[in-house]
Amino acid sequence: MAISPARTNRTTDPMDVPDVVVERLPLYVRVLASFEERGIEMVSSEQLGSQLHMTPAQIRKDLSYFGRFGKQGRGYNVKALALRLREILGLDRTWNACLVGVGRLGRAIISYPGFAPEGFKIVSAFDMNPAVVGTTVDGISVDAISEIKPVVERLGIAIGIVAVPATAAQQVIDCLVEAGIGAILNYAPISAHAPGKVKIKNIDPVMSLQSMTYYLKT
Amino acid sequence: MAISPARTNRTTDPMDVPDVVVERLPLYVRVLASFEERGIEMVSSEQLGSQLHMTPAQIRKDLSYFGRFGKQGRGYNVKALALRLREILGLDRTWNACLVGVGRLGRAIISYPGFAPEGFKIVSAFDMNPAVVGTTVDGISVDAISEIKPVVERLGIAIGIVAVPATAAQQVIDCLVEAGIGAILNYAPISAHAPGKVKIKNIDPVMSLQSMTYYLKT
DNA sequence: GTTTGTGAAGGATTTCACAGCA
DNA sequence: TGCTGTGAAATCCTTCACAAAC
Repeated sequence: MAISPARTNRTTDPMDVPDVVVERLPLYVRVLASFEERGIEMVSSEQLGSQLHMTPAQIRKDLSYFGRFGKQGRGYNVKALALRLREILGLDRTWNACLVGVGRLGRAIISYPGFAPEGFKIVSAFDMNPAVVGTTVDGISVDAISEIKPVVERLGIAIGIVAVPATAAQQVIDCLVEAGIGAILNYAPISAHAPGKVKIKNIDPVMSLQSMTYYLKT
Repeated sequence: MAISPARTNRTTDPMDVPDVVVERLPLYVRVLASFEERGIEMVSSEQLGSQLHMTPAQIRKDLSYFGRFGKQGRGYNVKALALRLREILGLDRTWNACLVGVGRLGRAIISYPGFAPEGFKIVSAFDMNPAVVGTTVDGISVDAISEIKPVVERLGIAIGIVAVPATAAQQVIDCLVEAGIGAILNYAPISAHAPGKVKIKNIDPVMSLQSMTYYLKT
């Protein structure tokens, strides 16, 4: 009876957290950061929910997959919760990424200033076009596609960003998977699929528009 | 007994179609287009499903919200189904859009060649910076934010694309809603909310990366 | 034989509602 | 009192499985 009746700490379990929950965590991290900036120390699920347009119950349930971070009657400590969620998401470190496809879009992605402050560093770029290979874009040298595997291994790159034309995208994705990449951010207008354990997210503004027009028809 | 026992044609009903279903329709449109290009006339839910990595049942169920488009034993007519889905989504016309925020990202969006072929035309741009107002970017003249409402009304703009810094985004979104915009594509790194019937989609590459890192921790 | 369209079953996610703690 | 954490209920979404149609 000396053993605590508390359930095992979920934080250490590899427990199956629904994907939808994981996808909401960055939202919480972001809103917590904004509370932190305003110097607020404690926050309730009610306050988080009104900020995010979600029910407080959902926030509490989501957090409960990872541990018990709140105090009854008081809420959550902003700084502590933000720190903990960052740890859980693996945001307490820097991640190396590579870009494939150095066209117009690819160049915009390399120059995008939003990645670095969040710990995502594009350290390498690849392209098929021999006229581009060997050049440097924003300090990143462009290599041939055939170099993907050795470079990914040498630089410890875990994330691939795909910005090639639709016709080349699946090939490039297969190539990245083969190289041992763990996550892919795909900007090509195909709903790409990555085999095995590799995570993939598609960013497709045209598809976003195409579903919204459904609700637009006067 | 003269009345057909068939249920009312859902196509004409304002029936409540789940959002998840609407979001998948553009996927179907796209894959049907690729079958069409290859000259294939009929296609089964099985074939569509293997192409899209979805179960055939889900595709059939999704389509059944809008009507009965298939023939037993044969499948779907590629051309006819594509046409019908485009109609349902409102893609059988052109949509005018405006861009708010003509910084680096905004310029990339204006120059992005993927919108026009799908019927989305950026016809107007706005910015807060007086140094940018009055200039022309890729043939689009940049107006002051205060001009949003009159311009949106005059040009019949239904879609707003937001590419301003996070701090200004919610203000801009409110302004677009006030101007009578029906759908918003938000590139600012906030999880924005639009009041009332206005649809909004957030495009946030950093958040996409931040949830994928959860699965990356070795 | 093949494949659709769809009720019913099953699974996943969200919300409810309240015991328990500060 | 105020708010969390969480089983149970409710809702939403996907898959099954089969009659009907070709």
